[in-house]
Amino acid sequence: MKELSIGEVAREAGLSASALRYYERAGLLPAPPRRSRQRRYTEAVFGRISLIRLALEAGFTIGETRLFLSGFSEQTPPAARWRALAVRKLEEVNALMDRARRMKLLLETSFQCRCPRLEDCEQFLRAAKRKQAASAEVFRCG
Amino acid sequence: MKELSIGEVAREAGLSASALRYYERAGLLPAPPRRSRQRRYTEAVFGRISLIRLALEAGFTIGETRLFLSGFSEQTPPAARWRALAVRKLEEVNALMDRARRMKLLLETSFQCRCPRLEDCEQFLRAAKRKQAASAEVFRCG
DNA sequence: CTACGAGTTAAAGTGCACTTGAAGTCAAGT
DNA sequence: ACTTGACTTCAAGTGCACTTTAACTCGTAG
Repeated sequence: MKELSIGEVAREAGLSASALRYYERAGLLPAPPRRSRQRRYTEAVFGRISLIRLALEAGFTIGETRLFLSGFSEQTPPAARWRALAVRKLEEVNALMDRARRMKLLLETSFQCRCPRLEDCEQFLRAAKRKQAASAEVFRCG
Repeated sequence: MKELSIGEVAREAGLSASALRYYERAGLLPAPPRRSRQRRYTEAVFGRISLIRLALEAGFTIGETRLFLSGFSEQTPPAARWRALAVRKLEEVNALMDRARRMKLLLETSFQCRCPRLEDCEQFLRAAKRKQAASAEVFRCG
């Protein structure tokens, strides 16, 4: 199996070497074996990295992402904590989607709107104030 | 028309007084008239605040939000810059929605998944890798 | 042997969106 | 007169996710 240096992994994964070291210190990436002090990765690291990026880009903090990863790669000890996190996070993600939807609507209607002040635009405020629509969705356990 | 102190506005709008002062310094909120050095707001401020929150929560920076607001409350001088920002931001919002959708899928499938390591879960990776679906949407100009 | 490029560490720095702290002002209540 | 509480300013602090810097260790090429 091919061994990769941190630079190669960084280039291929599209992030910096310092970020990889940071993830390792933060407990998101396992510490790989060393060839004379230098990290040697296998291609398996890319799966892990996509997982990390996916979580971070969706708004997970580093700590939450660590918990998220540990919720699977270990047997089941932090499963309860992870489960609780997942429920909370799903709500947050729903809220995020809702905000994004409203913002999209906002940007689109703003191009049609000819009101002097956006705060007074009826059409716009109707769009903006439609809150908590998606957040009300029920989360189904197990 | 009723005059409101910064504390009342903060309480009603659900954010802190310091944040309101910060928004004012940052040029997001107009400096209100003072009654013996203290800010006196009218209820009109709430519309402005929702607008600011909406933009910030959707991922606008302070600077972008200022531009966003100025794109409407002024005649039309920064319209071109605002328009450019809006186009770019719409793409970002689409990407954000897409990430949120993937994350939601991730959280939901993770509850069904019984794989030892999530990186190896076929069902999950299929869900996670479905990228750029929403981002491809065409933005229609004015 | 020397120089180079890529890697290593720990510690300090960055940018954003606020928050907190210190020191002061002001109107109203006792 | 004095205290209380909400306000004021300015400067410094916070937390997050990294990045940058300084001083270093390697393996390889000339």
